[in-house]
Amino acid sequence: MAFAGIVTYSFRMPASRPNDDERALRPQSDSPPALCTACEARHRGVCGALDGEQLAELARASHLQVIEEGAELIGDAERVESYSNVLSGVVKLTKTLPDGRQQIVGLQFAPDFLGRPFREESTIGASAATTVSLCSFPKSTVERMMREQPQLENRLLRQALDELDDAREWMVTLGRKTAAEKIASFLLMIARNIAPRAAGAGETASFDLPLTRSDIADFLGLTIETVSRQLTKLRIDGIIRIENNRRITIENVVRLAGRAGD
Amino acid sequence: MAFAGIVTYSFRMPASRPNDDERALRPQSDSPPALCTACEARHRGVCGALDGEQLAELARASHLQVIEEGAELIGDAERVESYSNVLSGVVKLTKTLPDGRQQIVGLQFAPDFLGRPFREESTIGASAATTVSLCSFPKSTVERMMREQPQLENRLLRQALDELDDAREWMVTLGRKTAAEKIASFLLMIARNIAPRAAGAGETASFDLPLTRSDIADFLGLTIETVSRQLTKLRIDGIIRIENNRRITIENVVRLAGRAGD
DNA sequence: AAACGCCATTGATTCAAGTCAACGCGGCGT
DNA sequence: ACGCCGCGTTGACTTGAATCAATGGCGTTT
Repeated sequence: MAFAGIVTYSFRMPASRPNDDERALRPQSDSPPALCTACEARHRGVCGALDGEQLAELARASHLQVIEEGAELIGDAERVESYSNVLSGVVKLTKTLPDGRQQIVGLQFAPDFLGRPFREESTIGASAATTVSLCSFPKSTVERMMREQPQLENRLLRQALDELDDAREWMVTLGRKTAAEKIASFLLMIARNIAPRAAGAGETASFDLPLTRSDIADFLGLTIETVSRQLTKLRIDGIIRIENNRRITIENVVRLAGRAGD
Repeated sequence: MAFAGIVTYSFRMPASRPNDDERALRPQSDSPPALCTACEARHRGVCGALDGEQLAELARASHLQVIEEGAELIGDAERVESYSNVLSGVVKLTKTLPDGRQQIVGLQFAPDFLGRPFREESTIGASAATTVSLCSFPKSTVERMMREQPQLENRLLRQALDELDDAREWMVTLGRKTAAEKIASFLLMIARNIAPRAAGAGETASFDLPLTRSDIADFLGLTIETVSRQLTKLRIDGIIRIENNRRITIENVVRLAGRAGD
């Protein structure tokens, strides 16, 4: 695996002095480790399926990683030895044709679970769209817990079904929407994931795009030129404001939704 | 639900005389019901997760349905009261935009499981691409068994992950392949599902397309004219033979694969 | 501060696939 | 036998997005 740009903090690593994190992960009776209590994955993610003792055990085997923008997490057709929870940032899942054409087939936000159970090597690549922090576990530990705790498998099933719904939603976008509709749909999807409050109710929403123009093109099956042109069109029509390349403000969520084709 | 064109054989239905099927489903000790023993779903499908007693119980609650080509199984945003195994035929999963544009987001072959656990109403439509036979169960029975038998949830997870892999594979096709590559990929996928032997090893493979030109277009994000033209091109190039509208012979599987873009 | 690289935008032109239209073929009802 | 209808094919033309090419910020290096 290309570990370029990946900083790893192992909680099992012998530290010069026991730091706060280290202590936070030690199991006390069967209450959850302090670090996990504050973790999104503990509540909305797969760790919610575990009891205090299991959580402590998993936490002991886990380590945090901070991955910088652009770094590859999993190569295509690579043997994968660990699973992770996304704690922050955005991970892009990609597929590449032999001649280099690329398609982003999914985006993962906190607290999504990253990994493909029941398959030795992955059929997709994963890389950090933004700086990403992960809580990673050895494959074997997670797989043993899946057998011991059916609730965990239930969570994974729920996430897999949600991802399947998402993937099928994007199949419609890829297959049947125009470039303009694709861009509108994309902005709405990002807004809903990054700034859910604003995107749901409010008229305006402001956020940083987690993807470059090139990534957006690879996600929507377009070229960067078309992405750029459609964004300027939305800007000229007063639907979005482009603060700078990355920062976008949706001036009118309802009008944007009207251009998404559904 | 639109039951037009759906013939239902209930195994709980009081028959004028106990027929073979009826007797086959009665539980004897804990050996599997005779009907299930011969069923593909018993071996490769989700029923493989159940023991003899559970299988007998599920079989008692099940009923067979034969659905004719074109009939709708599940409407979009419809409340779904049952799950099914596909025993034969092909089910198409569709999504439709408000203005009528349609995208087929998946195809299900025997012995796939049909249904979306953990969600009250479906977000996709399902209809019979060919004549389809289903083994259907009440939602509640399956959901209880999922709780009692984690193996069942494991099977569903595996199928969901496989479907997710398929969906992502098609996202690449929809987003990044040319019309010619889309058609080649489609023919290969169908061949692998319908005539796996021939498609894998042999040089030629022969099968009936389970979809109309219009369905193929909706699956690949193309128009029927483009589908027709690309098929003609493959025929002129001697890669396929079009026996009649439905029946296709792949003259050279390797050459076809060479045109699929991957 | 000049030079470079990277990312994004904008304009001019091309082309793959869509649209519109005509026609062919086979099954079905009258 | 006839006309009709649904499905598929083929041809002529149009168009939306890709391609090719030039230019503009902006941060980093020298």
